[in-house]
Amino acid sequence: MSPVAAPRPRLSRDAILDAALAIIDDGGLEACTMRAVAADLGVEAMSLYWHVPGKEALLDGVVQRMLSAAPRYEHSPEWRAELNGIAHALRGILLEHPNAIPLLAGRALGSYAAASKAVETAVGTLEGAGFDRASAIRASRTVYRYVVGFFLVEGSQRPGSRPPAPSTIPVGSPILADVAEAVTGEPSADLFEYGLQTMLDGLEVALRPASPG
Amino acid sequence: MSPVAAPRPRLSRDAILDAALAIIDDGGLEACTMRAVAADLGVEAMSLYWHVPGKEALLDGVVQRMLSAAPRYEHSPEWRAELNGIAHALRGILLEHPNAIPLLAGRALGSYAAASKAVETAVGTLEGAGFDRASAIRASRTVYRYVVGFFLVEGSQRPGSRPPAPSTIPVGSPILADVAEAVTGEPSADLFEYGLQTMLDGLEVALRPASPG
DNA sequence: ACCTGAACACCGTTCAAGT
DNA sequence: ACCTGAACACCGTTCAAGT
Repeated sequence: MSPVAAPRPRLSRDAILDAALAIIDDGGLEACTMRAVAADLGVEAMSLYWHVPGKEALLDGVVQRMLSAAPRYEHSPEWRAELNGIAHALRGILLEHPNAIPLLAGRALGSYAAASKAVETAVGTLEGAGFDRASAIRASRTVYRYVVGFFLVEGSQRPGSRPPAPSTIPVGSPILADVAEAVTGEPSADLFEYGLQTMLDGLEVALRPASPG
Repeated sequence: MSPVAAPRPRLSRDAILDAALAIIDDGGLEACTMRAVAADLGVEAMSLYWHVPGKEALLDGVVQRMLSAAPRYEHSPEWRAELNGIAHALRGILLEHPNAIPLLAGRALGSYAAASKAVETAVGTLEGAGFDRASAIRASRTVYRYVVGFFLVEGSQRPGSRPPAPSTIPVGSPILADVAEAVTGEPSADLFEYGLQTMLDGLEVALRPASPG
């Protein structure tokens, strides 16, 4: 009887989170309003409140969903290669949703839980290499924090962020001139890589305290 | 003639930034509205726009002001002690304004400029120890990012953040149980220290590539 | 030059009401 | 059980107007 109007699939928590993440991906964080998410689902804003307690909870859910993507990397029995792979896989996930990265600030627990599968294998690999349990956990947490922290500092580098504004970088010395050039010139990927390898070098030291010289 | 009513000191950009930071310090970020800042200065909200282009610019200024506090630490000719001191000094500044920390996300350039004095001496010390200019700069930036990134992930840990919510940490394995315990139990300061020392260990490796075994 | 009043176009959220 | 309409108490910001 009724025309073949789309039978509008039931509203659900997951559908809401997906819609929100999609909006953030291509409109930025401030485009993600309750009204916008609802509109994308062909529904009124207040309908969302039946499935989600409020906006903050909705954003928690978005982070969960974002980090629940299975990190893809080739496993290795070698702890350094394994941690390296996990770090890059996590980096890849973040880079798929640059606009959502600021949401990770202060949401460490939830996000850690989401990445727990990777954490578990990381800790296991580290233990196999000679780290005790506590050290393996600290090392994993440290690498995780390094990656997420790096991109939180980086920011989404979206249109909003204005260029280096010469006045804010007072170049009074040759050193600061070089620093300013590095900040604006050196690719972020290189700095990420340098920091990650330095961190892994440090872990190696912890593992083999001092090679007898 | 007029009673000794406070002669209300001229409104100024600095006064506005100080008021905003104070509000953030003891009311959190969401307490810092244009209207609230203005009210604290005995003025109407729209008066602020004469001294500041808009809210985003106001927050930029708050970050500048926060990081312009001179980092206090005892200098050392030894590069590791020097970097260690700078990192802890920066940490100290951040901990004085925990509610403002999220503002640092994506504002790397401005904040870097504010810390430039410390950066300059850090780079100098590293060069003196044998790092070439480019490596010294990368090392400094990496330590800076580590500190700021660490606390961005950490969050302000304010009342808003709910407890670990057992359901979000699926404890399916003994490893994950220990991870969960570490996340909730290990003091943040210890993890910060572990990560920092690991980073510095890594830099040491870069300096003396391989001690001949 | 500096500050104000009133208004605009938004927010997130509540609450009674519909089906 | 699920969705809606109308309303509330806020935002940041514009703009003409005051002094």
